[in-house]
Amino acid sequence: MELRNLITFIHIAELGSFTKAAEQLGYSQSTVSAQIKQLEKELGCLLFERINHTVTLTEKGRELVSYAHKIRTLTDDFKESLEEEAQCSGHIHVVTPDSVCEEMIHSHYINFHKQYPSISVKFTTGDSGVMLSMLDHNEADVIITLEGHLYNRDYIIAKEKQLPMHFVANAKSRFAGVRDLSVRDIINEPFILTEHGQGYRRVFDRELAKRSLEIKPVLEIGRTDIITSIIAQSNMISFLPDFVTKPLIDAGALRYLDVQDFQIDIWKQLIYHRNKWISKSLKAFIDYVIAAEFSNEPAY
Amino acid sequence: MELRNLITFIHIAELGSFTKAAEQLGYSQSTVSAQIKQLEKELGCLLFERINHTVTLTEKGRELVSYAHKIRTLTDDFKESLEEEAQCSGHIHVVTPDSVCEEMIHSHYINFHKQYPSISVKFTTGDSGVMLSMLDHNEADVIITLEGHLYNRDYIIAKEKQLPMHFVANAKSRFAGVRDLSVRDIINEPFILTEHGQGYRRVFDRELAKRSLEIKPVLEIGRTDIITSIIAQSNMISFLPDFVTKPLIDAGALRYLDVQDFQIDIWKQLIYHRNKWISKSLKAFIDYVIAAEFSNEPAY
DNA sequence: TGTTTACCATCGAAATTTTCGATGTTGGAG
DNA sequence: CTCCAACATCGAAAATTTCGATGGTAAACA
Repeated sequence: MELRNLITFIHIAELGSFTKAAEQLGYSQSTVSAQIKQLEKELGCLLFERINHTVTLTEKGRELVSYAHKIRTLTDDFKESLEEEAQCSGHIHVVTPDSVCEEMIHSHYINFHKQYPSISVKFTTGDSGVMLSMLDHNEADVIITLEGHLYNRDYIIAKEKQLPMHFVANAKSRFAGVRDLSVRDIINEPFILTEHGQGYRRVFDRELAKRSLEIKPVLEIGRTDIITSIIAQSNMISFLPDFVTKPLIDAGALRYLDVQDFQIDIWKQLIYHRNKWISKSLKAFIDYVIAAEFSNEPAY
Repeated sequence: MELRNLITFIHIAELGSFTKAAEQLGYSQSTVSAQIKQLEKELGCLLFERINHTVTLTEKGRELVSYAHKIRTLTDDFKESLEEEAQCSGHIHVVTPDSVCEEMIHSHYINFHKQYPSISVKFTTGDSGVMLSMLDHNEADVIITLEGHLYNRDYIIAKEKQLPMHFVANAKSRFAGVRDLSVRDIINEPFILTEHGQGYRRVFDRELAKRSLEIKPVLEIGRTDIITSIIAQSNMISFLPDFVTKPLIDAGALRYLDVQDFQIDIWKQLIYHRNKWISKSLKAFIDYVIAAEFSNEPAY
């Protein structure tokens, strides 16, 4: 029982004529005959009585009419619902590092929700390895990495932006305000860093290794808000992107250290999988994040 | 969008695998791929995301699942409803002469209704010409004729029965009890007959014509119950089948006339059109009528 | 680390189905 | 009595569906 035949059946039932249905549907009359014959064969019962020059629905045919109408209505409804997805409903799963998640929710998510109230967003945090694996398993729709510059032909980078990073310490630190430090000057200070797997921690360690240096932090913790608040109360040093430290820098609690021989590239990248189907809602989300998170003028 | 593809789609959605769906449905895997590809092309959107080795429903795919389920349920329901028509519901249109209609409703219809309460029957009356034309236009499902013996390869005679007919008069008539009358003896008496178009009136006239005779009735009326009641109160004579006159004969109000040279064939025939689809309910009705109306032992 | 396995996409050929035009049949209209 | 309208039927052509083979890729395994 195929939809094509049911549609033809409906037309015949409405018009009371094979010939007219054929004209209306752009079939030849013999095709319509064959279609109904096939339906009747499949269902094992006569749908129309052909007596002399008129076709009349049988009891079972009359019953089929109501079912066929319902079926057609359903398919029509579905096709309509495809069109009117302009209103953008859907679910989106975005995975980011802890710091980005916090910043996004505080600064941008509320506005996004106001603009697209029927899109539900799930935020998850993870380090770069986890995030990329989630992309590969289609467990995340988009991710935002804070890492060295990633490239892989399976991924599409929707937007990327280089982030300034600085060594940062308490404003009262003995390094605060000192001009032209070398990384070697501070290497033995007590460091507080994010965990090993975290994006910029990996970049940081890699760059140190290039210089045959190593830093053993006294504390490792993923939450950058905790890191900054600890630095504000101690003599510890960290290495963090500006957007994390800016509030406390502006408040005068922290200061950048003027280390000239350790400038490294850290990238913020918005990535999705090459095979990902970009629904309207996902596109709306991506566009919003690009405007909000990747603009040159930061939101804070 | 064909049902076949929707079924495949449902299976994939349930199993989460093209390959497993192919096995379950007896398709090759490439067929399943092609079917989904076709659906996606028709609908203009991706239904499954294929990322690495897993297929995942897209937003629109998830929506289609619910529609597809509803559609499958509808078709299943319909096919079931075809089976369970054992309970015999339906509409039947039967057309008979006035006399038969009256007799059927009084004697048999109540029982039939008890046995098949969900079958609705429409009784209409008409003369033979009308009835046959209604068969030809599929306006009647079955007819019962009282006529000469009809035969036509377009009609199927479900059952037939020869009916005894007699001249009948008031029990006090001067012909009552007279042995071995000739039709010529009574030809000038006042006759009351059914109208010209009516079945046995036609046969009657034809037979008279064969003998170069003619009867001009003083009254023509279709309702045989009225005819018998008038005879019971007058000296009129009629020519009627036994089943019409039996009650008043038994009651002693009427008597058959012993006319030996006018024995004619009248047939009661249950007829439907050759192309008629005999639904279960129609078959039940026909069987019932055959048992009730065509048995050798009349119901009265 | 290399091999095997599982999974889906793609391709061309084969099988099947659909469609069409021509023709047949029948009843009704003129 | 002929013509017309309507559906059935038939064979051929066209389109679609299906399959098996092949390819690429990631995961599982050894």
